[in-house]
Amino acid sequence: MKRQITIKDIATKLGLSTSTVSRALKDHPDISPKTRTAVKELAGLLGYRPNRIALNLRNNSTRTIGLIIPEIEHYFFSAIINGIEEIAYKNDYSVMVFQSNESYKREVINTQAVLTNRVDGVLVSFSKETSDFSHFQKLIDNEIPVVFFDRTTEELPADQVVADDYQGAFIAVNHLIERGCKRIAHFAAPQNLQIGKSRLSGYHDALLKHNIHFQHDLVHLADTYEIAKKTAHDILRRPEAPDGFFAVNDMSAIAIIKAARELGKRVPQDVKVVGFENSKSSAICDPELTTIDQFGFELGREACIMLLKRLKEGDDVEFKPIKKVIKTKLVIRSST
Amino acid sequence: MKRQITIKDIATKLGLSTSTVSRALKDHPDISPKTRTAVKELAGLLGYRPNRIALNLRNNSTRTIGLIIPEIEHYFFSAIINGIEEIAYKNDYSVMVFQSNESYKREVINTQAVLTNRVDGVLVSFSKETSDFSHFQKLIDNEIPVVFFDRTTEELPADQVVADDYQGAFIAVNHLIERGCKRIAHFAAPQNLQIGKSRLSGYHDALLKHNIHFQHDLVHLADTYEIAKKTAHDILRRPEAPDGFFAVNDMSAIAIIKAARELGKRVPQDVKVVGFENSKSSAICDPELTTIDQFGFELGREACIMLLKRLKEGDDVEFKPIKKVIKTKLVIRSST
DNA sequence: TTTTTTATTTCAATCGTTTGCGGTTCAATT
DNA sequence: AATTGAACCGCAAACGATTGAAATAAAAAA
Repeated sequence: MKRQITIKDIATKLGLSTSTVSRALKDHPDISPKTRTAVKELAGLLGYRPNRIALNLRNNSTRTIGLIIPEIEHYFFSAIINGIEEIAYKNDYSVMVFQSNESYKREVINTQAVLTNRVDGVLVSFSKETSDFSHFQKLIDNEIPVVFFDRTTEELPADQVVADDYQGAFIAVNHLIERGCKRIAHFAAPQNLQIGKSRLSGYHDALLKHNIHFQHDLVHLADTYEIAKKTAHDILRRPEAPDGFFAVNDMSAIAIIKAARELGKRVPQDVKVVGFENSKSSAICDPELTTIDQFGFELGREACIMLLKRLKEGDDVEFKPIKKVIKTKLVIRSST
Repeated sequence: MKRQITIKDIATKLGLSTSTVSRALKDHPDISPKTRTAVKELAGLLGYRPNRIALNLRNNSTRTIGLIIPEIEHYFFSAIINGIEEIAYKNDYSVMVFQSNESYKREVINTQAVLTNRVDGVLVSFSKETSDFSHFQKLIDNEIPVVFFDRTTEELPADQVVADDYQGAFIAVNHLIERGCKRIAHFAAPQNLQIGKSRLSGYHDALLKHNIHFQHDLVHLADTYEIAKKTAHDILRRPEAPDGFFAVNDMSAIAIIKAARELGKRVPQDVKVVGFENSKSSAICDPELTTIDQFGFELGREACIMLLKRLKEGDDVEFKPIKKVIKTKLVIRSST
């Protein structure tokens, strides 16, 4: 590797000390205008760039934030990354990405990786498998600020940013009822995730509001395309098939539409479907999917802003976890 | 920030020098078994973790690779990241992600960012706007290995990994012809991108092979959903409307299907469509899209493997750029 | 007992930058 | 002419770990 230009190179070439060069470069008042310009000129000529690693060591900070997410391939998460990166970029931070691939084991390794990489702070949305949080506690013990987003927990003293899952589910199901649905099924996420619980309870309460009886056999764990498709097939063949579906994410919802069509049912005439995410796919599938916009981009932004605020304040103030809730919005399309 | 345990802490607590502790931790033969175990025990007890930043400074290496891509939200790119991260993870490297958002200006800033972050190597897929490559040349001048993937150029002395765009386009169009299409339109990518040229020329040559006349007015620049939809609307209303489409990516292809349906044309009976990417959306749209699998995951893997090889070999050997081509595959679904 | 060898351990420099403090130089004041 | 005080600049330590060379201790050989 070619040696980079250092402050020392400039110093020797100009017959100065490194301290003088350092100060000259940052307009310290002690330095005479003459040497200052000389230094700056030579620095520009030589293409000097301060060695970030040395600064990292000195400041004990890397201006890097770690991001631990389940899977980058999900539209929702890539939208979030987009939001995170925008804020990080504006504040001169860089983002290191680590994927858990929905594996608890891998996630634990990820937390170790962010530790060894000495990131200044961490943003986390944990895996479906995660129910023990001690690996995140370790980050907090190391005084590394952690902000959880989307998939969060109340068990740890950490900031959170979440979509208003309860509200989103409520308006989704409410919308189905208003469109005339009588039997509404819910395809849910695992109940160890808060989002799973919140959306289920939004579903539940919307039914309640309209005096519709909550039926356990209309709720199924089905948060992937494949499982949802299979489950929808089964359920739609029952004598008392549902006339409405609220799915925990868009992929699951699209699978329902597919299954319905394969069984000769028309969407939205015979079956209405609402998803959750407002992904690209929801806008291009056929019929276009009514869904809940989760504002992933904003969610990412907010999470990053929160983290940076923590980084700025340091430990002068006592820590009080903040929970930020992003409102969701119903996007009505042709599936309802 | 809480001070981390350092080697010095262990040294003073044990009445040893830092050098001894350092060597003990890495099983240097000079150290007596007694002190070695003592050191290791205390290190474990205190939860010592070597300070990566200090090592970075000393080794002048960060074990980090920079990734510059247009947009993370594209399925293709997130698949690539997936592949990259898998290889990086296995080799104990971390990945820093920078998005250009298809902006040349932002991309230039990204190259500066990877420089200041002192990454060991860089993976690049450049923006649509990019036609000047001097910012990447600067990376190479700084002896930072660069591997281009997907959107590449021959103008720079750097490794490349690309899908076999020509072949993919050829078999796509060939397939359309075999299914009986007589007038095949091509929705192309910008021609400053090599992928744009290659796919166009694959299209061209497939027509040629079947003695179909190449018509300029059947080729349009339309590589986004919105533009493709508008263009498809226009073109499908012509008296001599095409009966087949080869689109440069899946989003564009799906837009064509939509437009066709909106005009009352049936897919695949009246109009057949082939995309390029094999994205998630292509498998769930209606009708399901015939497309070319670009193997983004493998492409990412190969690019990362190539970069790591360069990092390993150092500058002992003279540099000869390598170009790796990943074969593509036709995935036949219901749109043809 | 003295010398030589071997086994352990420490010293000090290095990576690149910053910064408190001390040191020079030179002009202004008394 | 002696004193004061800006104005400028350099020394050296610090961040945490590594490593060649030197030093010390202990054991073996003479």
